[in-house]
Amino acid sequence: MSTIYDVAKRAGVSPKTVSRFLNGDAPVGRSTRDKVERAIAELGYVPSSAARTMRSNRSGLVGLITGAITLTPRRMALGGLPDIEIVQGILRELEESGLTLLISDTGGKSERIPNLVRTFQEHRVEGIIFVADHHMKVTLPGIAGDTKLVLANCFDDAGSPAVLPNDRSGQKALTEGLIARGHRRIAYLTLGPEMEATRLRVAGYRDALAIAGIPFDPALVTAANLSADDHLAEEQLLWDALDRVLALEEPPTVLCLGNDRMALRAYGMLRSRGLTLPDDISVAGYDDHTLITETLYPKLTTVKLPYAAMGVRAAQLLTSMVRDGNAAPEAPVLVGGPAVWRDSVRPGPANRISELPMRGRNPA
Amino acid sequence: MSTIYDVAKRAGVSPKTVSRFLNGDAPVGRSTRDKVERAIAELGYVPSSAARTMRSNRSGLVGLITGAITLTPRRMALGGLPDIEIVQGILRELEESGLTLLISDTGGKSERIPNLVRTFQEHRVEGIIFVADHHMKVTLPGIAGDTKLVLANCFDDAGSPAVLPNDRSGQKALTEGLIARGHRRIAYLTLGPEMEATRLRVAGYRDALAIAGIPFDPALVTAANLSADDHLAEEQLLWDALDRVLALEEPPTVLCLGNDRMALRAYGMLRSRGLTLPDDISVAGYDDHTLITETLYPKLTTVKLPYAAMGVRAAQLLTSMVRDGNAAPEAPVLVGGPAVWRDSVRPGPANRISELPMRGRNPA
DNA sequence: ACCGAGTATGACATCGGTGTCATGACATCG
DNA sequence: CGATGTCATGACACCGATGTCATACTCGGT
Repeated sequence: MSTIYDVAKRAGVSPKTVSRFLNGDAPVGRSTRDKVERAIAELGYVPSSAARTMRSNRSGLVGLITGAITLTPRRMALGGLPDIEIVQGILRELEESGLTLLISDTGGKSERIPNLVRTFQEHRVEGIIFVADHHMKVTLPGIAGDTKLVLANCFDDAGSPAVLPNDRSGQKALTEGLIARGHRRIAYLTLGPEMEATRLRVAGYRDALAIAGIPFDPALVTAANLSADDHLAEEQLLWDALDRVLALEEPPTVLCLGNDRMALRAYGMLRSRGLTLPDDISVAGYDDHTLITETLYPKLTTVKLPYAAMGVRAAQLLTSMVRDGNAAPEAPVLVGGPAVWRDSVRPGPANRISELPMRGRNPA
Repeated sequence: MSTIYDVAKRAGVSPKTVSRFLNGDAPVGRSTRDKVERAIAELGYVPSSAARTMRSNRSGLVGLITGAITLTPRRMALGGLPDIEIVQGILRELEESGLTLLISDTGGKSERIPNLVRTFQEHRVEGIIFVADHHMKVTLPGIAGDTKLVLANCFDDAGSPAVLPNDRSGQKALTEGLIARGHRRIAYLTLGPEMEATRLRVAGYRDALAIAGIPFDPALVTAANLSADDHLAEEQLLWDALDRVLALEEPPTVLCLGNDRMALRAYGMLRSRGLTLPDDISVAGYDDHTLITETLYPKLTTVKLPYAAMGVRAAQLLTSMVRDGNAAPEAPVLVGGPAVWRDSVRPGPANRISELPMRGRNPA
């Protein structure tokens, strides 16, 4: 492989002049420029990033840690592809920035992270992005305090710059839309209570109620999902939660679910009770996993999680930190996603389930 | 960031001795070893891969070109995730090899490839793996002849080392299994005729017939899919093909489809004709896209495409080329996948459709 | 004709490792 | 006992860029 010296010799100039031509950091005469250009083309010269890195302390590399690649097929069956979409956003954004991405996949084993970070450090990455597969708190060991780090879809205790979905505003927007469509008894069957998203979305739900002057009824809000991968238990939990809210003296006219997959299950359960969607009861999900939302009948109203946008924002954040030396923002960057209104929510004043005949009841 | 000189000074030895300790390329005395070890730990020293690369001409990097990351969500809806599974296999295999992966995503735009390759060359990758999303022929521009290159799921005119699915043996195994289960009239509705896989699988189909002494009937084999993304046209094509083979004087007792998605469609079409699976007619797919094969009723018999294994083999091939300087194999490495027998194929002597009453007929 | 500013270029050291060669201290062997 | 070999270590140059500083040339102003 030819070097800058070969090019210089062939063009009859000094290596430094070739360097100037390549980097444009000082003016180069027209005729010199042409000679150098020709020499480079003839030799097929490609500069060595290693040598450049050594002298200038800038590797042009950014590290990415994710489990997206190995975990995607498994999660696909569960519905939703959060992290791979975030990675896509990052790729898109970094493409034009001149930075090259070093991708490491954890394979879901977080104990591998220190090794991955170590490898990144050997390659002198200028920054690291960590992508989580759901909104969560993380602790990243082995990352030096001065390493530029951006967290996507997660946050840590150290206050590292983070890009997060705006769960609060998402559920708020959804709830406000439901209220605007005439609903006042809005049940919310949430994800597991330990999840960050649950806390924030319940807050958003309450925000919307408060604005509309609707009193908050704790009986309408209940956790109905597990984070564990236990389908049967999840199903029972959801059935039970559904049972309880529907049996309330003043039952809900709409059911919000923690994600689209729960909504998918709820469709079946509601139908087994003889209820027609959305005439007897409305349903809304979360995530906008289109494989579910567009396929179900009626099509599912949901909230879009802006994963790709989060990836883009995370990459922008890191780029501005490493390229322009900007400071990290104090507060997490929140990226909101809109509610997507489809057919599973009945517009106009809602029916009251308690006024309907029960056309069948399926014991758990 | 501390250097090998800092470590040497602190340990009271020469930099070269530290280097020897790190690389184990010459014996180091026990007490010296301890001193160096301590100095490294105290300073948190991490060697610079750039400096090492420059001197030793070994970057420890391998480039991967794929469209898997950006294209995955789109393709997921179509069923099947070939390239991301290949990438997984590569990741797994490379993990232990000490090589670091530089991943570039084409975003489906092959005109970007020269740029990606150029970036790889700047980083002095020791080899490049190219992953295609289906078995196809490719032409990779801008890769120097001496660059070590492995193609996964594709091949080129230059005879670059390639890892390919053994489509011929796959369809042969399936067909043999069908024959063993009593079928003799085996229809094969293939993927687009321009696809490499189609040619090979038809050959495998004929291999199996020949071995069993069953004459090949061209009327039973017909292309019934498009590579274009036109669902409606695909559906009509399949309907038409199905119509023709079922109307044969001696109709098939089993239908092989070019992929699982076609099989999924065929289920619906056969049922709309009043046929019961697998009693009236058996069906087999290809790919083993479990989201389809395990979900359908009856569960779909198919051929597994060993994507992860192909990734592993491709990575092994490249590793042996860059690490041990082994020559590339002359012929492509073929990786076979087994037929997976589920409930959509009726064992034992098959019914003859022509003897069944037609319980309904749905015009295209 | 002289000077300062700007333009175009080169010499040289340097980044942080490793390859090569030399050297001193012992152990082994005939 | 000297020759030979192995072990443990250091001195030094070098990989291929770029930062710093110096230099030579051009040009417009006075």
